[in-house]
Amino acid sequence: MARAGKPSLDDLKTRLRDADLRATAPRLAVLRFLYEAPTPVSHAELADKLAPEGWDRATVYRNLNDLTDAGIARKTDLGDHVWRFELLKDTDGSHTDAHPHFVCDECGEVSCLPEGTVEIKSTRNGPLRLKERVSEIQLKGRCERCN
Amino acid sequence: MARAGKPSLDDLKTRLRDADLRATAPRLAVLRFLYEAPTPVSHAELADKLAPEGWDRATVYRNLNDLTDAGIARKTDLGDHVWRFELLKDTDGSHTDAHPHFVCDECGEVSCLPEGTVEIKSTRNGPLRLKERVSEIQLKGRCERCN
DNA sequence: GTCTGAATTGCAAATGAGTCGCAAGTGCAA
DNA sequence: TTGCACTTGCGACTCATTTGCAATTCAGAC
Ligand SMILES: [Mn+2]
Ligand SMILES: [Mn+2]
Ligand SMILES: [Zn+2]
Ligand SMILES: [Zn+2]
Repeated sequence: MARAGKPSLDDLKTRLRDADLRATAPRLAVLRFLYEAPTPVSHAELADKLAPEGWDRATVYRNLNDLTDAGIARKTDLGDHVWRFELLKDTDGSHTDAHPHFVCDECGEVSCLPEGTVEIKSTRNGPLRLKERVSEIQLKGRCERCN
Repeated sequence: MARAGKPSLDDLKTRLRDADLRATAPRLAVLRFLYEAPTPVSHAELADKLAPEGWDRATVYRNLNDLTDAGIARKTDLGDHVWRFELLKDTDGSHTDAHPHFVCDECGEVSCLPEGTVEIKSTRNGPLRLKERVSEIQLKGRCERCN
């Protein structure tokens, strides 16, 4: 959530290569965009923002999926049928981790909540307690503005 | 979650008419199906189950949306990019209410959790506290079976 | 019970997000 | 530098959902 200072081009290249991905221009553009996004970004958003720079829609999409497969980003549907991508924690722990998300039913705004905002009552529930099996928490409702 | 005994045909008709919807055959079939489903149902599931009875996909779909617009059902995407529908609480309070859902990343199984399983720490957060603004809670992870 | 206008249906065509195939271009390790 | 696997661009394609429209069916008024 807290985002470290903007990464240098070399930081970006390194992160890609560490994941066995080539550091191509469109790939770097996508990755940079994710680094700078404060909340998960949809494919459409990405494609629109990057279109002026000339990158193809399919390429952007493939890259988003590549980053996801490589464990650099995470692909989620926050409940509104739109895929959104966000960076995963960096090797050095400097990026996004497992925090809950909130999506506004009305305006679609997505926000990241601090970890710990939501507590799962650990009812015994099989070998592993529920809490231990949950990897993602999503809330929906009206945001402050739309309320 | 707890489902009252199966509703009579008249119960169904009444519920539709109370919502200013005509009680047509395909509509009743859809509504009945929702009453009997233990967890949210996807359109595909619905359409497949009702196809043998001869109802058109588009009709099933429109009905699902009509029920949703009328406040009888709720349409959610549990995080897997599939729309699912479930009945909303009946006028007499006998049906589904606001409980959290859990979806398995692995097998896609959806389960309804008891209310109260998830607690939202009510940090002050605008005029209304977060807790008051949340209308839906979704968890994702591995179900017991897939764990 | 009939009648009538509005809601609903069925079926086919349209939409749109997301994917894929493939020939041309590029990163990178040797 | 070179070679080749990895990527890109672009068009074609898929598949879920939506829409247009004429035909049909409700529901409420005679
Ligand atoms: Mn986030
Ligand atoms: Mn439920
Ligand atoms: Zn909002
Ligand atoms: Zn499972």
